[in-house]
Amino acid sequence: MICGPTAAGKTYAAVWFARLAALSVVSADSRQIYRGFDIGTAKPTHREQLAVPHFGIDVLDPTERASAAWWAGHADAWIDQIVASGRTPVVVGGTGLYLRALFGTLFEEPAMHAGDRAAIQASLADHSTEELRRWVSVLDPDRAHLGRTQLLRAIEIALLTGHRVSDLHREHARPPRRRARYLVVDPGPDLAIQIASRSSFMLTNGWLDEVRTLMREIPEDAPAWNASGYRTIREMVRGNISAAQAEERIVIETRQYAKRQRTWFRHQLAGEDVTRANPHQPNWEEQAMAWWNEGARTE
RNA sequence: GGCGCCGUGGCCAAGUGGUAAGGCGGCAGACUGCAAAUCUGCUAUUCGUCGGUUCGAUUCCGACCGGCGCCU
Repeated sequence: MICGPTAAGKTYAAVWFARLAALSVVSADSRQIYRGFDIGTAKPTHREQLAVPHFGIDVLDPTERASAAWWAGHADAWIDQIVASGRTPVVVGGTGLYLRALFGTLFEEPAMHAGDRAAIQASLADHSTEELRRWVSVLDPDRAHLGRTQLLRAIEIALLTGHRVSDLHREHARPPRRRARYLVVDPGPDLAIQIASRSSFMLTNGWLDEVRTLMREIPEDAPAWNASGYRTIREMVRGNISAAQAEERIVIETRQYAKRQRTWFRHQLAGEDVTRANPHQPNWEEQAMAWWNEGARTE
């Protein structure tokens, strides 16, 4: 498992390891799953995908909604497939929740009628987050401090199953599907510089054209649009903001996202088998090799 | 040179004679089926500088410095 914040060079790291063994990459990235959203999501290039087989990229239509459990189910199958082909699976990515769904304890969701779910979500859509929070503080107080997404989930579960999500988490936790050793790749303070240059590169290498095309083909409210930068580019294409404003905005969005990833990997991975390495440090190769060799002994 | 307007934290910006709203950014955190999402906390002992009036000034007065505009 290789993870780290955006623009940290995870793909680079994966390709680096590929020279050590025949491996295949499973992308744990909630945005690279969408077809057509290529440049802004920094999908591995064709060259990279030829060098190392990739799974989990371009597997969903932009209008389809993914979920951590959905992804974990597929990832589980991809890993079986990779192992059967005699290669070593390396999960690479930045979507913390997906990693948890695969390597951690996602709970066993009770059966819920899809129509009922949709009806509840629709009826909840107009209520303010504050209001939802008040409801959850009664229905499931342990979850009331979380964000809107989590509040909606808590209400949905409570209404449809009569249980608190927090209880289900405890009582219906299912064992992890897989075990992993983590290599957290993080260039430290240099990350901000990398984010700036990566944003600039994307903007001058077809991102705008990609968005123009997507705007013609993909509904405005499709889940795939929910990727940092894309809405901003859309505003730029519409002429609401200047190119300079867009670029500044994108750099900030990306930095903020990378910061959230760092927080996640710092705290949510606590207790796991984690090695941290900086690809810019001179001892990067030693650290990487040590991580790799340790795996060879234990697996 | 004269007249007018303005000068509040990294940026934008409210404000009042009684002791500094808000937004952005930044930092820290949360996170179990929308996660590149969603949400929480913290972030100016101080209002261009120096004086004056006042019990008390960021708020009133004066000078100076800086910016903008107009006039000559």
